[in-house]
Parts: sequence; structure tokens; C-alpha cells
Amino acid sequence: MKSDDAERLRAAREEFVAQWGAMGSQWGINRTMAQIHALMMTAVEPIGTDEVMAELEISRGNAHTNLKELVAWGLLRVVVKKGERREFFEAEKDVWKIFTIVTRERKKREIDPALAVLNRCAERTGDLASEEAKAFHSQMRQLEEFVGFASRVADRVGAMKHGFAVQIAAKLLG
Amino acid sequence: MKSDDAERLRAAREEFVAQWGAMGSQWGINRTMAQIHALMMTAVEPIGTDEVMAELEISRGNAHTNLKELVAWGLLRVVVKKGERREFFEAEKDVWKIFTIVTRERKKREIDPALAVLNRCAERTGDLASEEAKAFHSQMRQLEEFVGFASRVADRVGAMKHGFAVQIAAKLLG
DNA sequence: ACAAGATTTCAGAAATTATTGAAAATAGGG
DNA sequence: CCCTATTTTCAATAATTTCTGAAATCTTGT
Repeated sequence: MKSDDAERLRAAREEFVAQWGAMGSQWGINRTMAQIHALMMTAVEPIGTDEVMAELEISRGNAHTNLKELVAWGLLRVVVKKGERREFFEAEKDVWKIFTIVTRERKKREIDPALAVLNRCAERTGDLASEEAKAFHSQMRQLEEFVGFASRVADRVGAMKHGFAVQIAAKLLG
Repeated sequence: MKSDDAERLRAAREEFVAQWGAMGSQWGINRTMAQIHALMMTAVEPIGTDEVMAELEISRGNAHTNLKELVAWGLLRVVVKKGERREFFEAEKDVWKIFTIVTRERKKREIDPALAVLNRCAERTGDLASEEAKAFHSQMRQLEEFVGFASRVADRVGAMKHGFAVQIAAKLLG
């Protein structure tokens, strides 16, 4: 039956939005932001702030803030419809592109600051002579080396074309 | 001067603990857990609950919970000193091992649940005929494929020996 | 079996983070 | 320039997460 099909789609999409939102927490992304992202990724055409508010039952401020945050990440684009004064939003749907965006963003938020801390702590203790200080300095250097390495890997991956990534991965998984 | 050196080491270590803790938040790990981890990684010998409490100025319950959580992750080991009744803890210091542990843990918490959600949403909509439903189903399948792929990569990386990882990475960065 | 020491648990308090709702700012049309 | 639709900001509030401290439980030595 037609309406039954429509209902099943609606239910599946609702589950996706809800679960993706819940997972946002595990990810260090706030729930609303993840829900909006899920909603937009499964939208057929651009959506405006009011539709997001209605769909997720959230306030205008909340919808606005998180839409703009997603735009800042590069996961959404602003779309202007002709004859419409208000803004609409549209998600990047290409999975590899989403991945590279998230990789770049996580590098910026997680890896780079860590590197700065490690570098500073290593620098500050390089000239100390005690055994304890040497152990500390060595541990900082090892962590720094590893995180710096992760940083370069993230840069490469973030700049990689899908096809090339598949090749590398094939070797890895082969 | 001797005491000055000791003071500088103390200050550097304190900064490391504080900053690593702050970064824990960005990572979705709680601050205390990250601080304890930092403290233990830079400890010369095993540390007991009371020392952790004193060093970080936290309650016994908090210290206990987070120490055990770190043990559950595999980032700390319980050590029993002879002649001592209480438990001591010691951190895994090998950077590559820390990385593989964190990779496995993050896979379990971030990737596997996502895969389950995507699979379920795709399954539920595979037989629907409308254009909208096909688009949704296709998007779920693409996400599922990618996340499944990430899952296999994480498994491989998590099981990899350091030397082999360096080889792969050399190709990537070369 | 008891006492002392150590660990574990958990209800309530504190701190942090997210959300609302409404006022202020901005932009578009005539 | 003024009116209206829209976006943006932000102080107050709500929700969530983390932490404390003390009681309960478990362990070990005698």
C-alpha cells in the first residue's frame, strides 16, 4: 500500500536522524548538530531554518547556530532559491568528501593542539640533567614524534582523491 | 641550580597534565581520565590511588573510577608491590601500543554502532519503490559501505606491528 | 572470627554544556 | 526612508555530565 511505504520511509529516516544524533555525543559533536546533519544528508532538496525547527522540534536559535556551524565545517552549503528571501541549506552528500572534511576538522581540533602542547613541554625540559627529567623529556619527544606523524598522515588523507585512497586501502586490506 | 631544575620539571609536568586533561574534552574523554593518564605516562614508578588524589586534588571516588576505566581500556596495568597491601598502577608507555589501544576503543565506540544504525536503516528501506525512498536507501548504502570500510581499516591498523605501520606510512607520506 | 586497611558504589551536589526565546541587528523592496 | 521579513545574538534556563564524600563491601593478617 502506498501510504504504508511512505510511512516506512518516514520512520526509517526518523530513526536515522535520532540515532545519528545520539552518536554525535560519542563523537564530541553536539546532538543537534549531528541530527541536522543527518536530516540534511537525507533531504532531497534544500531545507530552510523553519523546516529544520519543525522537523526536529527545536528553537530558532538552536537551529540557526548549528546550521551555521555545519556551514563553517563545510558540511552544508547555503543555497538561495530565486523568489525566496530566506536562506536554504544543502548537505554535501559525497561520502568521501564528508570524510575528508571531518578529517581536516578533527586534525585541527585534536591533533594540532596536542602537538603544540607536546612541543612546548619537550622544549622546556631539553636541558635538564636529572634521570627523571630525561625520562620525561624522552616521553614528550616520543609522543611528539608520533603525533606529528599522525598530523602528516591526516594532511595527506584529507587532501587525497577517493580513487587513490582506495588503492592504498586495497594494499592495507589485501 | 639543582632545586630550580626540579622546579622546572615539576612545572612542565604540571602543564602537560593540565593541557592533556583539557584536550581530553575535545576528544570525548573526560578531563580527569585524561589527566590521570598524563600523570601516569610521565611517572617513573607505579602510583597508588592516594597519590593520584593528592597530585590532582580530586576525590577518592573520582580517582578510583577513572583509574579503573583506564585499566579497562588497557592503558594502565595494576601492579602489586610486595609488602604493600594497596594497588598501584602503571601506564603503558609505548606510543604505538597506546595508539592501537585507542584505535580499537574508538572503533568499538564510534564506528561499530554507526555501522549497525546504517545497516538497519538500509535494510528497512530496500524494498521501497518511490524515488525519495530510493535516494534514501542509496545514501544509507553508501554510508554503510564507507563506514564498513573504515571498520576494516581500523581492525588492521589496531592489529598492526609498529614496523609494518611505518612501512605503509612511508608510502603514504613519500 | 575479628579488626584494620583497602576498594567499590552511588545518591546528591557542582560544574559544564546545550537550548530557548525574545530582543537587536541586518537586509530587501517599494 | 520606512516597513517587513529574516538573521543573529545572548542572558536565562534546562539538561547533561562529572565529582564528591561517605557508607557499604571486600580482603588480608592475626
